[in-house]
Amino acid sequence: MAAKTDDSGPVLPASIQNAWGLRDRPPKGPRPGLSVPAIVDAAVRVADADGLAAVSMSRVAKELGAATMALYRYVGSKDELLMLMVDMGYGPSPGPPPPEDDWRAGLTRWAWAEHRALRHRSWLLHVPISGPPITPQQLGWMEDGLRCLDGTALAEGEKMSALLLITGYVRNEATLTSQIAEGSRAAGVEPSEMMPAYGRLVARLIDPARFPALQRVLDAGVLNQDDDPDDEFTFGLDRILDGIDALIRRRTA
Amino acid sequence: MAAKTDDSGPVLPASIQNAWGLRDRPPKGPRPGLSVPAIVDAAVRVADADGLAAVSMSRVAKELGAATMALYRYVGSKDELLMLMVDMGYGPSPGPPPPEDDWRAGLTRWAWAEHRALRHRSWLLHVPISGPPITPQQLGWMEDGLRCLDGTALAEGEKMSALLLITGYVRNEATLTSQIAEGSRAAGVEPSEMMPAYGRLVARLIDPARFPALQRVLDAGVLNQDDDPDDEFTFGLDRILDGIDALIRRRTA
DNA sequence: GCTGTTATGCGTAGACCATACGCAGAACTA
DNA sequence: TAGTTCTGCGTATGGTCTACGCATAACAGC
Repeated sequence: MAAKTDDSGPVLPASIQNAWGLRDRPPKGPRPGLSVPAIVDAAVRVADADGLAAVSMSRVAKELGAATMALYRYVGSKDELLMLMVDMGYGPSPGPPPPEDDWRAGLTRWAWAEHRALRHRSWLLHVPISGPPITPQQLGWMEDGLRCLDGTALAEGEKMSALLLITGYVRNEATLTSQIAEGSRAAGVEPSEMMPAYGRLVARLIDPARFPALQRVLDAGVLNQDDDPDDEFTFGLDRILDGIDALIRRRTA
Repeated sequence: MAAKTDDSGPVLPASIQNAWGLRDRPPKGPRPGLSVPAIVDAAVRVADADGLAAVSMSRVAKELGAATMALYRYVGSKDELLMLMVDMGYGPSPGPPPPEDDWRAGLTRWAWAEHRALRHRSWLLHVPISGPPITPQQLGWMEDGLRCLDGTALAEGEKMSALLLITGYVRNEATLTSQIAEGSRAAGVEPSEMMPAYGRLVARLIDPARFPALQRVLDAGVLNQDDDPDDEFTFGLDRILDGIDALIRRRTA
């Protein structure tokens, strides 16, 4: 059984150490024909083109003109590759908030940056995340988020919790809208027709006596109007920021 | 190409119609030896025992003493089975809020009910959800949530958004804590040692000059203390409810 | 320049997986 | 009794990840 920890904590997979610039190539042996960044890049290209499900080791290898098993000299497993894909897929963090922004403007900007990243690469949502972030860019995002809360009266732990609240929300909202998009593509329906169709389906299924509140929602036509998904996003984000605002005021007073 | 929609909206998979009590068994042909509920039950049993990854068609069939392909007479695909597993896995909805509860108490109770369901069956978090809920119990949960907001001044659409906000949060929080649990089991580390180990790892990786805010969090020992995860849950939930509260006040005033 | 060491590329093969298809036989209707 | 229709399921296809081992390339030291 391989050790997963040592004296100084969990052992990092070699390819992740590589991403942090640790580990230098040993001088002996033939020169590598591939590289971890090239592999991750190819994998991201496949995911961009055909979705995460199309990312198999053999497909990525084909993309690089290499044999399937060659990849395993660079990444320890497919899961490792996925982790690195996420790191590259999010892209560089949005940077520290501009000095004129207060915490709320800064976090809004930060949330929108993640929102954009997830909208641009919806396959990121399908990667099963398997632990807290340990890759360079991921931690960069976290750093930039924390900086937005720098001047506030929150405790450090509360800052983390607030950030988790926001990323969680962003991911969640992105998941829902991307499901609508994927569902409409799969069913061959206009995206704008997706929610109304869902509404009709539910209306056909439920008994109004057993589901009165749901029936009222349907009657109100909530699912019929296709409002700007960005408005929906803004709504939820503002609720959460209001909640954080309430806490900050309490801590300040 | 099979039709995914008809005049009255998206076509429901047969097994889901079955779950709604539509469709009666045709009188001809041999009597079925299995049933959809029995299959779903077996699949849930497998997931409970060995996790979602262990749920394969052949494993479920073995659980029932049937042949793999026999299952396909009852469910159209593995995805359909997963959808039904989710419906059964969540269990019955918590019921309408007691009359003495205001909206906040009601939603708190509702959120905790989902929290408990997800904690009890963490494999629910690993099921890739592929669209809005259409199964009976899932819609039951939605109904009960909506009823909590019955007396408030929110528009119907706002009620839905608020609910989405909360379930999203609950799922998210459950995902994070279950990752810690699974990670600690995989690494053979005490769960309480997981976050401190993560903290040490991050501390070793980051350059304090580039990640000052993150460094401050580490220095504050945020990851070292293992506080009750329920407190963490309560914190985020209260933030969100505060945000909803602010909206309700605005709509009421 | 030769030898030993070490790394790479990758072919083979094993152990799974979902599921399309088709056939034998059971249970009903007429 | 004949026809119809549905069930159970064996077989087969094409996909997945990845363990293992071999040939070879590139260096270090002698």
